[in-house]
Amino acid sequence: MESKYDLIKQDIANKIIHGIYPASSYLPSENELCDLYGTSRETVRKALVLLLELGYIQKIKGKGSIVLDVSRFVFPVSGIKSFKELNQSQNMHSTTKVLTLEPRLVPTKGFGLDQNSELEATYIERLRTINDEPIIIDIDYVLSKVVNDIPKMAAENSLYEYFEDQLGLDISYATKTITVEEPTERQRQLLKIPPHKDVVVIRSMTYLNDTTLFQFTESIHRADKFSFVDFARRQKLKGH
Amino acid sequence: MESKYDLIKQDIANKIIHGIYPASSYLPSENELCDLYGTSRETVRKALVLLLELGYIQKIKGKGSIVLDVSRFVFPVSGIKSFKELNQSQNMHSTTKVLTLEPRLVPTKGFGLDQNSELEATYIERLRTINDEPIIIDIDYVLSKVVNDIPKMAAENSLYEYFEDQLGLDISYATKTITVEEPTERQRQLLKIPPHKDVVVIRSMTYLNDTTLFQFTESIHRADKFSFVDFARRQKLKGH
DNA sequence: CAGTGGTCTAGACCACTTT
DNA sequence: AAGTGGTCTAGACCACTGC
Repeated sequence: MESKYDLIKQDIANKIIHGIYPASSYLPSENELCDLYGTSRETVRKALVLLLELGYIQKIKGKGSIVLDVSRFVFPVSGIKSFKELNQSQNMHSTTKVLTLEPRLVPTKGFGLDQNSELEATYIERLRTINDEPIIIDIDYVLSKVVNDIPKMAAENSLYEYFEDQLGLDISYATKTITVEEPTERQRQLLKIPPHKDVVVIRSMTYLNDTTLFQFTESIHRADKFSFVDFARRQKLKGH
Repeated sequence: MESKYDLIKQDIANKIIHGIYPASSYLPSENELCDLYGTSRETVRKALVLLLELGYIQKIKGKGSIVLDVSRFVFPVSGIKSFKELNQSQNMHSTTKVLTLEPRLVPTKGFGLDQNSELEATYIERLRTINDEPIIIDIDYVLSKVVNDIPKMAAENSLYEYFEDQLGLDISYATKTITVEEPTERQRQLLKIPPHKDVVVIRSMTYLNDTTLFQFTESIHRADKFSFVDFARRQKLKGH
């Protein structure tokens, strides 16, 4: 995490965020950045590719790298982010209430598991509020094979912080699906859903760096409060 | 688009899709791939990074590159994809009916435009059906500054195909938001939405390679038919 | 024409995993 | 110790942009 290109990425990103490189202006050329950071061009280019993927810049051949207007992405639910991280990037008064924390088997259905194998896990149900309004119910199944003890404190604060900083787990990637569904009666009450209204459900399976399946998550959002913001690059697809 | 690393990426991706490199197995090592394709290691590595981002493989230091189970991603709405491309990856009977195609100004509200400037555009409204069921209404505002004539044929077939292949436009990136909203009466009728039911709205702004804003899109989905599938990698964020 | 980004090379050293 | 991926270098040639 302390590679040169990562530091260069951070430095340029900060300069963009703080307006030192304003939107619509050009970054210094790659050769100038080489001099600036005292590195080779490929290293600078690795940093720029990361900024490109994050939507910070656009590279134009023969011209340079243009700074994009990053202020649009005020509420990114893209990528894997924890509730706590989301709140820190915003400035909102939020609370987390742990409703349940107990051992349970992962339900084979619902997550599209083909196996009959019963997966032992810790079941965590949490209610999230923002500005005193209930917004999200988060349901986690954390596989006991990977983590067998979760203190209530960790669930109240941030599971990801506990897993990464305390346990040193290397959370790497996840698959997610977003659908709109009818809430259960319990969900309707907890989130104060009006009659006939649906909820947005984000189901995800999270994996560690070594491809170990690690947790199942169901995140149930009030539909009227739900917003998903994304930056996407076009992939020209070829062949098969 | 015919760079060595892109060809290597395609070749490996195809081998993964066709099971020549099965899920959970290791790819040949980077040095072996160098010999196989007759390139330097950095070139092979560029190809592998692309596969990593697409969720085809996972790299593990000291061990190798593992093939992930890519069969999960059967319905990716992630990235920028056209309806036609989506259908081709699936095998579904789909139709597109052009309801409206006429010059219009882009509505300043709705897309969060701060300007008072009135943007001239071509307005296109299309109804998408899958297996004879109405599923999506696509509304496009294509800026006249970039494209000033759109034949009805192009709208019936694929706008992206027309823009990219016929006009040679370089569509590069987009910002998207997903929300759940009450449909208009017209939308309710077209999509046959039951009373009290909402729709999913995907709004996007699409840009060309040179950062020119190019089109606004509103994609209105029947909530009960909506599904968004995504692969996401965790970003460890630092500093500010 | 000079400057820009895009691709590619051949090598180097490191950290990590396995035997 | 040998093999793996992770980082980095110093150079090369190309295609595109602008003047």
